[in-house]
Amino acid sequence: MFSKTAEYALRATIYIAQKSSEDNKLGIEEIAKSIDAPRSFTAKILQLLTKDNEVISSVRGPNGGFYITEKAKGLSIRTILETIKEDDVFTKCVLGLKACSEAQPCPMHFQYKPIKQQLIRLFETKTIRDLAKELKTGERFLANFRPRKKTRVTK
Amino acid sequence: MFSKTAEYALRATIYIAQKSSEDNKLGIEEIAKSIDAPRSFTAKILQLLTKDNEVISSVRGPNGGFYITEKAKGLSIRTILETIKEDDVFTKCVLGLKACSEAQPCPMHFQYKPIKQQLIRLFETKTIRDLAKELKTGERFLANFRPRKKTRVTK
DNA sequence: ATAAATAAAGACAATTTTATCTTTATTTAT
DNA sequence: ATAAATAAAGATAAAATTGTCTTTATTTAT
Ligand code: FES
Ligand code: FES
Repeated sequence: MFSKTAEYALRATIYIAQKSSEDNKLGIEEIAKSIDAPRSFTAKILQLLTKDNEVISSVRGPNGGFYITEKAKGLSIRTILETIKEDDVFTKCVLGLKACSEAQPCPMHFQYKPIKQQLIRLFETKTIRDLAKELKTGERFLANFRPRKKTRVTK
Repeated sequence: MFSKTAEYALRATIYIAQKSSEDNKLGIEEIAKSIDAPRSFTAKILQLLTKDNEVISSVRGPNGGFYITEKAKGLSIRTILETIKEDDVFTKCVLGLKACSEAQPCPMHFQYKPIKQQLIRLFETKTIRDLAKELKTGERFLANFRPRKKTRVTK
């Protein structure tokens, strides 16, 4: 569905939203590890999202790092995707026609359309804050669980 | 949503299903042109689908070409996607976790799940024949329409 | 002022996807 | 049998995506 860039962007944003605040900024090291993504690549992606501090905010120097404002937490998932130019799902045809339109529909169009609308609705209505809250329940994951060989039993 | 490979595979298959028969086989040239895809790349993709004549059938030599049997027209879109190993949409997590599972759901999982199920249902129930029929109505497209500069008006 | 900590920027590299070109094998018609 | 037409196979190349490394700029603490 999404590129690696988009996946890391979403996971990182949700992680930052859940864990950070203006006076508890997170370093790239911690973020990348927590979402199980390559460090430098994640840094590059965050650079896109920190442009003008629009989605994610950052400051350099000691005690610097990434955080996200309460205001930005109200942004939709769609906003994140658009910021990183991953908006295919909103515009493209499922069979790859340049545009998805009723004027020149592909053979799947009318069956796909209602599903696409739900996807759009989902990404438009869900905010960063919503997803961070889900994560906070502790029963949601942003990285692959590494199962232990055995359950450690202490005597 | 899908790779170029998948898009071309689907468009080509639908085109072949609508236009060909066992005694009216189609050449790669015509197919590629009709679906607006690169010729040699399309040929490569058709090689995947003609493996064992499972989805698409082919014969070489004069009057050779590609066609699809009535039986194969009953195959689902999912079968095409699986044949070319494009089955992410059926298995992967929307945020990129290795697996989409209730055991370790991502923060979008429970919202995305019902939509995903509709996608799966769509690709599983729609057959090649269904889509070929849609195309036959003449009001569906497999290539981008090239608009004319002006509407030609004959006196 | 200086040093240290941090993200930003930029250059580079590896991998995957997309695309093309050439050669080979198969089939048909003559 | 031969030639022609076609897809299959294989080699290569271009482009895009993913990933890494090095240098620079900024901020803070001393
Ligand atoms: S035209 Fe293909 S999905 Fe709308
Ligand atoms: S776990 Fe992410 S969509 Fe199911």
